[in-house]
Amino acid sequence: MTETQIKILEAAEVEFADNGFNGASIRNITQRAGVNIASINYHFGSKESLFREMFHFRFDPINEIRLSRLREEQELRNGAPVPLELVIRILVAPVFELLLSEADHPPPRFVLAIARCLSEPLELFTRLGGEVFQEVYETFFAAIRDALPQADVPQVRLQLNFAISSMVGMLTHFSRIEQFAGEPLFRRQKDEILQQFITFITSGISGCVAAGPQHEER
Amino acid sequence: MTETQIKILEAAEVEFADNGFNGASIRNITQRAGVNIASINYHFGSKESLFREMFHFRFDPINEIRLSRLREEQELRNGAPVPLELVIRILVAPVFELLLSEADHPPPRFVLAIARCLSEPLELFTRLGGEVFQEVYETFFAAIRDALPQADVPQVRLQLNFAISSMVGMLTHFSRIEQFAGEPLFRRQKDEILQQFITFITSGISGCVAAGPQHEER
DNA sequence: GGCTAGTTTAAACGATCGTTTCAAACAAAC
DNA sequence: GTTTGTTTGAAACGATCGTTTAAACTAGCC
Repeated sequence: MTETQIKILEAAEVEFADNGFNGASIRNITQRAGVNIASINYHFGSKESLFREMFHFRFDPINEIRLSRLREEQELRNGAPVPLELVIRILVAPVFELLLSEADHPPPRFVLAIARCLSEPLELFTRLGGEVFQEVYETFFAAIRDALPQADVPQVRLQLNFAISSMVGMLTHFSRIEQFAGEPLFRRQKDEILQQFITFITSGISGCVAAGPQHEER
Repeated sequence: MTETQIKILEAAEVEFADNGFNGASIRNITQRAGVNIASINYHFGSKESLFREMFHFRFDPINEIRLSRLREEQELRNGAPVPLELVIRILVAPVFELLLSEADHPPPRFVLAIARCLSEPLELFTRLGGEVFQEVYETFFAAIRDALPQADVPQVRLQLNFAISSMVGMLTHFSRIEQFAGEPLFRRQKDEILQQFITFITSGISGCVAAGPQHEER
């Protein structure tokens, strides 16, 4: 990884986070990075490939942390299910911790960049999401199912879908919705917001399971 | 509202839903609507104004339904708080019912269009969101606070933020995350998904409140 | 030094974007 | 039937997009 490539990747994160994928321009990225406009196509092939590279470069490590932390907890318990709240924490925390970093160094933008761009309905992101998140999705689906033996399987699928949607929605919209409040919510203790969100998701899922599968009783 | 304007609005919904705001092009919209390319600037002024028009045209009625339903329930109770789950239902249902319409007529695309475009970090959408949703935000914030007298105020703000983020995230990402599952989740009874999501949000909020404000005990 | 492989540069490519122009076509009112 | 104001049509505007080209530069190695 050359110095130029790193400068491009860093500039790309900011540009994608600020403007989305379609809104980001090669010229802005290269200008911000202080490199020639042709560098992106020379080093990465295309705008799409640049994004793909950034995506993998940043999220593959995060997903490995999630998978290995979950595996640790599972081995610690010798097959007994990991409690739901802990599963959710392992899924959510690695991403949110990056966003809620301390005031003295600004949060990395790539989480924002990726959450934003994933909202754009390009076919690229459907493929990329599969490449990067499929394994995490299936592993955590199994873990949640194990943690909730009384829930039926399609219901767990639905709950996981709620949880992931909420997570991406949070990353994308928190700061904007925050403005409705008139007062900053993000200034609160970072651990507190994270804990609240984990409680929110955990309670949401277990509340649904307690209410039972709706398709039988209605 | 002339016939041309309506044709443009309908075509715009599809185009914005499929491609996002930046990805949508005036030429595609006018071609789809079967009108001249200059019509949009003649009738609406600009691409931004067209979107603004569509936004208000579609969401103002939805928000009025939300506000009037909530007011009904409040008057029915003579000042006693409306239960949390009902507040959430009134907030969520008017939007989701539109998405989960029956198979014989396809769901209106504008909900998707707006959810998608709101994810794009253009300053336009910050302003538009304020114009359209501020009143709903404050009214439902007050209703949730009334329903949860034991919760402290900043915590309720946070919970509402979670709820709204989850809602927009659901609209934007459900179909894509659904693909991870390998089986369609949206085919389930529409009432069931809606009910599950309402339960999810309601349980999430009340679970957080039961756990108490985190900033005091840590 | 000369050669090579890798990298950077400035300029241009074709395509598409949102918007504007202005004359022709139209409608309704007198 | 003429006039007046509104709506369309085809064409063009300037700008910007992602990408490509070919020449210039920069090591490292014989």
